[in-house]
Amino acid sequence: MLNLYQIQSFVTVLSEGSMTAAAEKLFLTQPAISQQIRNLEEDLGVDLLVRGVRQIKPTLQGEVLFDYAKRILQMAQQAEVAVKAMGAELNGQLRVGTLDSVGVQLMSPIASRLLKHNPELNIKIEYGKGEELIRKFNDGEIDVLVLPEVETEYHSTVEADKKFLFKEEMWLVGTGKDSDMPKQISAQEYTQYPIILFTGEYPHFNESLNKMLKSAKVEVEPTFEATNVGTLKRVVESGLGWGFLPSLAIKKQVRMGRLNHVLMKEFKYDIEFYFYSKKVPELKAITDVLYQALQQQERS
Amino acid sequence: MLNLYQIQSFVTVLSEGSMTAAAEKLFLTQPAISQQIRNLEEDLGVDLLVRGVRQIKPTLQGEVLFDYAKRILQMAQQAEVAVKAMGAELNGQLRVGTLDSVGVQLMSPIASRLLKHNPELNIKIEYGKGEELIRKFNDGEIDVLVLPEVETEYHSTVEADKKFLFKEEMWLVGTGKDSDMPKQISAQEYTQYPIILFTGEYPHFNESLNKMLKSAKVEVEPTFEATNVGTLKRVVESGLGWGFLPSLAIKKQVRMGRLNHVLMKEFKYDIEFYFYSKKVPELKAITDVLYQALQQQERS
DNA sequence: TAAAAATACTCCATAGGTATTTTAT
DNA sequence: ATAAAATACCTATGGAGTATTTTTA
Repeated sequence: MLNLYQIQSFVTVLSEGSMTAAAEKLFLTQPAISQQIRNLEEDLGVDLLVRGVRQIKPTLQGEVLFDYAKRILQMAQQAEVAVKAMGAELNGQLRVGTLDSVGVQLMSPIASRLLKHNPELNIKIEYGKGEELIRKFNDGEIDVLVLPEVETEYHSTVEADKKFLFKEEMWLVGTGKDSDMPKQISAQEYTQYPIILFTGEYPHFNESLNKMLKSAKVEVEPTFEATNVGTLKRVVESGLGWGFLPSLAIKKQVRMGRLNHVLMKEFKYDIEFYFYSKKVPELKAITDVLYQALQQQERS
Repeated sequence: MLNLYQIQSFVTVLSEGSMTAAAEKLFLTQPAISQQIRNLEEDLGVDLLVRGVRQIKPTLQGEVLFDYAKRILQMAQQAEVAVKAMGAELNGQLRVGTLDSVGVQLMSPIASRLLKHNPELNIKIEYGKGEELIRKFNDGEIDVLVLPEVETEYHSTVEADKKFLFKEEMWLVGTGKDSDMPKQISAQEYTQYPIILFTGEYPHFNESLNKMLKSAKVEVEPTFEATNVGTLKRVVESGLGWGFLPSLAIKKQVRMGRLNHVLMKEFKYDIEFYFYSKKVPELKAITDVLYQALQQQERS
């Protein structure tokens, strides 16, 4: 019979674009992934992936499996969440605060799934700026926060249970059409293309970037800025310039070759998202389930 | 993450009605099943089954999981068959012969699934009596037979690769409405209810039953006979009498309490189904896939 | 009291880790 | 030359077996 862990790895390899990336995402090592794929191929008696050094793509059979696999995993996750949620006999109200970008892709589907099997439960999702959400959390208007680490990203503190959720990286990307674009640059070369700036969601990132540029004596003058990732993605793709964007939102475009991921040696910025929950016994059951659901969802 | 083997066990326990039965079906031991269910319950943090001695039933969460689980397993099996079949690059024609009862529930769904991803392939299923199919197989008109062991059941032989598929048992059953019906009888007591006879598909079974009865000096005079299991099931259910029927067809009714399974000490009859395939290299790939598909399908 | 499930234990297969080599651009 | 994948080897966990006890209709 199929093995869900192998399937998980297989799907992650394809959606991350490499075994190494998949390994990191699944908190495993690269050889572990390599083995699992190998075992899966042996079990099925077919080749699933065509290995290239800078690209990995599915065979015909791999594509068929990929389609099935995604659905199987999704169902398995849904089943798990549904059953766990029922066991916790969830009821009452839970108020969750998070950023717009995270909420749409992550929170909404989970919330609706939880509610499906728990008519007694009421989840209210509140979108907003980090600082505003933190204030509301501290004022007791919100029970759960899903945000970048509040200390580093917002210079604030919250009195809460804190659990790691996932990591977002800021990637410097330019249009995929320009084949002359370097694969790696130093800070000085940052100005060789017009600069696109993502403002709003991660204030500390821009602070940190500016500090680095200043110490490298690089002067920047952004050509275009916006708070919306979707807009920026399209602007960069069209070739107007380059800029730092959150990896989760652009991974697909990078893999498809529509965006170029450029490494800047001196600067690497990770944003760690955490799950902050009120230390209230009555909410433990539901917050535990929600945390698990989020953790899983993020992997698919 | 969910574990498919645990899920498999869980589903089998519920559809077989007991852990012991599930263990036998999955070729595992009872403690192994017990453990798996326990682990599954622990992983999910909820009770899934309510254990009784002569019955096992799902909790509310168990029911939800059962629904998901069946779909997950089905998909996993479909995926496996689809991918394996693609790898074998199946083409040409395969002629399969089997009994009506087996064909409808087992062969048809598999055949259609194989064809879905293999337009080059052509599977022809031929239904008929065992003897007739065996003759055609020996004459080269059929490539694969799915039948009870031809030696014991038909006193014939075939020149073929032979692989075990599954076991069918003949169970003596009466109506579930009669609470006075004994749980266990001796051959002599066989005549205490009118006798319903299943003729046609398993000639050797009736031979064997008659021989036993004769040696026990029991004279029987069937009240009703037919070649169709569905008809007989309804006749027995209505309370007209009792008779031996194939377990796969009546398991559900027995578990629901609509039929009573009565043990006859002196007589236990198993029918082992085998997969017979022509020893032709060109057909090896497709017959291997078909065998695997059948084996899996039977378990769900 | 008997059939089914749970428990205790032992053993082995396999999944995952580290260290290293191979491959392809 | 470099990044990614494959390989070799080791360890540890967990799944399955046997033997036995516990449970309940």
